[in-house]
Amino acid sequence: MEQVASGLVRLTFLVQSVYAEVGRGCELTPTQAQMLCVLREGPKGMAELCGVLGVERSSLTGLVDRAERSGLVVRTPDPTDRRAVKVALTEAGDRAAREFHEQITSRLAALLDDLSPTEQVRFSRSLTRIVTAAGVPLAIGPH
Amino acid sequence: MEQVASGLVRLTFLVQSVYAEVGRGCELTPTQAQMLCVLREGPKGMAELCGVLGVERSSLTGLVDRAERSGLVVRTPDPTDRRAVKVALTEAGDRAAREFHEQITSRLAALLDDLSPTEQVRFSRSLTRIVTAAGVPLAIGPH
DNA sequence: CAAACTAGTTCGTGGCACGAAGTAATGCAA
DNA sequence: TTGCATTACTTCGTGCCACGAACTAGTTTG
Repeated sequence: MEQVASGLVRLTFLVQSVYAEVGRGCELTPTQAQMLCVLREGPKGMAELCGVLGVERSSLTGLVDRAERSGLVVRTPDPTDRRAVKVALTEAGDRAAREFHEQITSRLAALLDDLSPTEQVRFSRSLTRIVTAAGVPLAIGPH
Repeated sequence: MEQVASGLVRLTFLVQSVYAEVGRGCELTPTQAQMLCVLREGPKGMAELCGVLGVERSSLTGLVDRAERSGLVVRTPDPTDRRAVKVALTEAGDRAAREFHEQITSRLAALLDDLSPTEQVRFSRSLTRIVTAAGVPLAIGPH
């Protein structure tokens, strides 16, 4: 139990540091990277984005502000609801998201290099089981 | 590859959220909790602590300041080097660290509940392999 | 139509991180 | 021993991120 917990915490630090490092390479903060990855699915309203990112509305405003200032996203008015906005990737944002996604995917997969192919598959499967059982949203979406 | 990366990121979010939640219950920020756990091994100098926590000195100063203000740690002068200080847990800090450690250990171990005993062992072993291969420090130390 | 609700923003606060620059003690070398 | 580089830590300025409370404006509902 002790073992597992320690391993999980250490793995988390490891993943976080890789995440941050790849982010820096793409000129993205970790939170920005996460947001851009989510937005690759398509434009989202602020509230919707809050849900996926697990963040309060007031936090998201600043997040989007900064990303917008950096030219990564744009706020467009929602034609069906004049209160609402849709946040969408710009060309540059899409490029950054694509690059980040590609790199993070390969860097993280490389962490399993020391495992045998069988172990890799088993590990990956267990991973999926654990996170789906706990109901964690995707965040680094496929595609 | 895609699968693995996504799983790792999601697991990381999951662990982080459990970590934060348990921390809140002990009135600790995640960073504080991490520091306290490290200090359970014994008093440490600032520089040494930086190394383990992976943080710059200037960041650590504030971290220790806040923890000291909360009565969790104390700075004591190092008798052998008048420039240096040792950061040590107070009674309250030790209590908090112990409580946090106990809870995080069981909460994280519980994440594997959906796996069969065999899978749990395999997963745990792979976990250890991955983090040791990557040279991640302990952070949530045994004992 | 008024009241209740929803979408987002603003504001104030605080934690955390960084790098650059500063202070003070130490150690080494001439 | 004197003097200079090194080390240990702090301070300062900046920026990101998070939160809750309070606000504006538009939408829905009774």
